[in-house]
Amino acid sequence: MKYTSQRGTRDILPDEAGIWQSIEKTVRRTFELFNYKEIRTPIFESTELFARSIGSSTDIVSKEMYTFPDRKGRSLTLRPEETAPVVRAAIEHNLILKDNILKLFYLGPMFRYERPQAGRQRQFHQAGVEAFGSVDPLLDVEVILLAEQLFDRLGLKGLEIDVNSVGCQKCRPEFTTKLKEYFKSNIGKMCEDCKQRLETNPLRILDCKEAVCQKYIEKAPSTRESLCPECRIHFEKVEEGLKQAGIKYRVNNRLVRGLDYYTRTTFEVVSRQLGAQNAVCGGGRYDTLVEALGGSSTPAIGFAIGLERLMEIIRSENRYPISEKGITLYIATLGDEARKISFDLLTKVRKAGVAADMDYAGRSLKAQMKAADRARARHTLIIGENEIKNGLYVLKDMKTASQIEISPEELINKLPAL
RNA sequence: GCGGCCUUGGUGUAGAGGCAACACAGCAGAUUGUGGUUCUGCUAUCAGGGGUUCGAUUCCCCUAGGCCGCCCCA
Repeated sequence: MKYTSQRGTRDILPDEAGIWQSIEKTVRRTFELFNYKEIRTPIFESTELFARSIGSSTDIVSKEMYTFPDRKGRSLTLRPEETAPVVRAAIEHNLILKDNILKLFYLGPMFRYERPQAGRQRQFHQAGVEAFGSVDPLLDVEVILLAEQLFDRLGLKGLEIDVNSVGCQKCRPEFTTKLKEYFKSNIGKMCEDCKQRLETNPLRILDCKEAVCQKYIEKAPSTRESLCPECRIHFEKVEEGLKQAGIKYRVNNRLVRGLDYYTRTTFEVVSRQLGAQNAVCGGGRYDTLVEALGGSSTPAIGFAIGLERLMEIIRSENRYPISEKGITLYIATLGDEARKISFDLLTKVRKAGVAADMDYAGRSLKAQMKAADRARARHTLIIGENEIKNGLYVLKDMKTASQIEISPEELINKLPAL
C-alpha cells in the first residue's frame, strides 16, 4: 500500500466513531456537572510556550515534540499537552479575574514523537480540566473527585488513585539538594539513567525501577518529610478532604510527575488492565505557571485523561457499547421512472427529519433488500411499475416482514410514527 | 533513542524451496419484483527492495510498518 496513516497515528473508523462520541458525551456532561466550561485552543503553539512551561530538560521537550519552522521561520510545535495552551489562552483573553475561580475543560488530540507501543501513540486524545484562582485544598479534592466520578460514570472499576505532594518553590529546591547529597555517594553504583537524573531531575530517581537503585532509594529522604509547613498542611487537608469524600486513594511518595510546572498536589489514576503504560489520568497543582507565562500570580490545578487508554480499559472489560444506529426508511426501486419518484420522495422524507436512503447502484430488488437490511432500516418502501400505476407503494416492516400498501401522502403523514 | 517478536485476499487464519488452502465479509446468480437461511461462481503481483538458488511467498540481509518491553508519559 502506497499511502498509509503515519506511524503512531490511526484512523477512527465508522464502527468505532460511535463509541468515541458516547465517551466524549459522558466526559462533557460530567465536566459540566462540576461547572467547567469548554475551551478549544489551536493545535499548534510557539515552541517556546511548551519549553518554558513543561521545562526544557523534560523528556517531552527534549525529545518528544513535533517542532517545525513555518514559512516565516517561526518555531512552532504541535501541542504535546494542553495545560500550557489553556493557560496561554486564559491570560491572553483575560479570563483569569481577580478573586474569581475559572474552570475550563478541553478535549482533543495531542502529539508526541515517541515510539508507539501499547497505550502510546504519536497522536492521541486527551480530555482534561484546569481550575484557576484558588489554593483551597478542597479544590484539589474536587478535581480528584471529578476524575473519580467520570471513571465511575463510564462504568470503570478497579482503578487506583495515587496521590503525592511535590512541594512548592520554597521546599522543593531544598528537597532536591537533600536528594542530591544523599545519592552523591552511591550514584556510581546506580543505573545510567539515574546518573543522568542526578543532574537533570533528581526527583525522578525516586521513581526508578532498577533493582540496583532500589536499595538506595528505599532509604532516601521522602518527599513528605521534606515539605515546608504550608505544603504539609495543604497535603494533610487534601487527604482529609479525600477521606471525607469517600475516595479510596494511596499516598505514593515516589509519584513524581515528568513536567516541571507541578507544585504541591500531584496525582495519577492507574489501571491494572493496561500494559506498561498504565496511567489513564495524571494531574496536579501548578501554582506558579500562570505567573511564569506572563499572567498575574494565580494558583491552579488540573488533570488530563488519556482517551485511548480509557478506551483500552473499556475494551478489556468487554464493555464496548455497540451503537446500532439504523435508518428509518430505505426506498427500493425498479426502473428509471421509479428511481426519479424515489429520489423526490427521499428528499421529502429527509426534510421531515427522518433518516432514509435509497440505492444508487442500479441493483436488483434482491440486492436492494439486502442493502436495506444492512442499513438496519426499520421499513423498506418498494416502488415498481405496478405501484406507479396504482399510486400505492408497498411499505414493508423489516422486522415482521409484513407489507401494506400506502400512498405517498399517507407515508409522509405517517413518517413521525415510523 | 534502545531491545524482542511479527508482516499471506477486505478481515481472521493455514501452508510449504517448485500448482497459495480455509472461513467470514463483499459482489453476482439459483426461471417472472422482496432482506436476515441454503447452494454455486468471482475476488491475493504472499509489506517493499536486494541476495542465495535452475526455481523463493517459503532461506539470508536491508527498509518500512505493526505488536510488546525499556526510557518516559495520557
